[in-house]
Amino acid sequence: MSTRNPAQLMPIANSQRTRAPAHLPQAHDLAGSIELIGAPMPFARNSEIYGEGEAAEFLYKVVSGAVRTYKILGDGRRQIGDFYLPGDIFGLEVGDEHQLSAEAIGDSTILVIKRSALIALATRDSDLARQLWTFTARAFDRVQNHLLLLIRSAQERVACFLLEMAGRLQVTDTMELPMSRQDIADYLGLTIETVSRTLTQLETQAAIELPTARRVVVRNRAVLRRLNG
Amino acid sequence: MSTRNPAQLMPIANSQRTRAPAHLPQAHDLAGSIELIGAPMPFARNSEIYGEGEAAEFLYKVVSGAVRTYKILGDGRRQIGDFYLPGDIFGLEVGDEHQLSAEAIGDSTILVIKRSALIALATRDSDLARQLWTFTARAFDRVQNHLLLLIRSAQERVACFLLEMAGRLQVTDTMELPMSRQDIADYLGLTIETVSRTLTQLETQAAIELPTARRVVVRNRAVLRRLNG
DNA sequence: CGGCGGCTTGATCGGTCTCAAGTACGGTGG
DNA sequence: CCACCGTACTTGAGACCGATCAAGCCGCCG
Repeated sequence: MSTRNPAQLMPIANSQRTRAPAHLPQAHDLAGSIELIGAPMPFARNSEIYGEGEAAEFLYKVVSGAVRTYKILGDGRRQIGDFYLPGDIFGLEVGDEHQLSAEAIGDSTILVIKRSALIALATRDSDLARQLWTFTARAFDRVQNHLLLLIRSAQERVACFLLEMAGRLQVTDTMELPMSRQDIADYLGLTIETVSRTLTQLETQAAIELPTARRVVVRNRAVLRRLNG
Repeated sequence: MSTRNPAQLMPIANSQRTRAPAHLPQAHDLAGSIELIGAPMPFARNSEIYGEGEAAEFLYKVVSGAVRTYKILGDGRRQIGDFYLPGDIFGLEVGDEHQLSAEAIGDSTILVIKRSALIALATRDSDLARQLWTFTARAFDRVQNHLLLLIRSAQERVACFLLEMAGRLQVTDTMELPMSRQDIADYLGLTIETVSRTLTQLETQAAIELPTARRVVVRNRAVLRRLNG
């Protein structure tokens, strides 16, 4: 209920063909193959797309909206694995089971593709096989960078997160974050309070502005970048 | 612990002295191909095997000794990506550059394999192609588990590390750790002092014994396991 | 206008880091 | 075999950062 429509300010550009930026979760040619055999499906805010341990029958491409993948830990905490924005592909497993769960963050449209078709194709098409491999390798690089984030200070984590989101949303300065503070916290391994405080600090340092809670204006990239490694 | 046995579904060709357990970084059939075309090389303690950013001309299989991969961060800290024990394969990149550096922890013998040969072979052999993909996927799962470790308490991290090493060294109770406290600290995102103190605590709690600094006797697995999620 | 969910802010607590000694161990040379 | 050394490890005291607990605020919608 009461969702502000989270997708509206995103530079969606593409309803059809991959016009997405060349950021990591994207495998360009793969995306091409996918659009040929995928079917678009609507998912409501916070609805599950798949669950951890379920058979990985499909893979997915975000058309509009945004998606989070996550695990629930033994103590009840949630760790977000990644966020996916329009153009991004997710849910491709090498094994038979999904390793994480996936949910729509806001109301979203997702292209759903049968995995078996793609895998079968890959045994005949060595080029496609290589693309699948490359896709997994990119996911690997992403999770490795994510890991490197978790050993840094709260300011560094948040600054890095903002820069990454700015890059992926391909904005010059102003962006509308699709995810809540809690989502950001669970991605960065912090509490919601620490994320909130840190954003306030960054605003105080004139690195960013926060006209609304979800809208972020990047004022001084150098300050943010200084917090990277 | 995370390990489902990764090798069992694969047709195994490998007759050689792979005495290693079937833990994650290992791809058995891949290993078979490798032993055919690889050449053993000695590396002295703390010597570099390859550096971050270098051309990924080779991949490697540990024959004896142990290896660490790592990155040096902007502030000078070191994050260890993974440890590799006899039987483990490492250094296989999808792209052209190594993403991390690799060093021998102690004096080691490493099998060195030309990557180009393997890649070329994979374009003709869809089975090998799938094995390469599977190998990368396992590395992905490993780094994801590593990431989940970093959001937990020091005790949980150390306990989990010990259980994993015990599994990989296939010991029932007593093991000799190949790596220093500093290595463990840099793997777990802790300081050397915290690792040391935590081991002492675990000993006090009768979960382990430390006859020497590097030798660990697992006394009470339940206590260690309780610290997992 | 009232209520609710998401966000911010404040005060305190606790775990890990930092800085600083102290100790055990393995290797080397006498 | 022992004395010595350097390296690796342990232990202690105090500081600091982020978590926790607890209000309060804002925007949105009925």
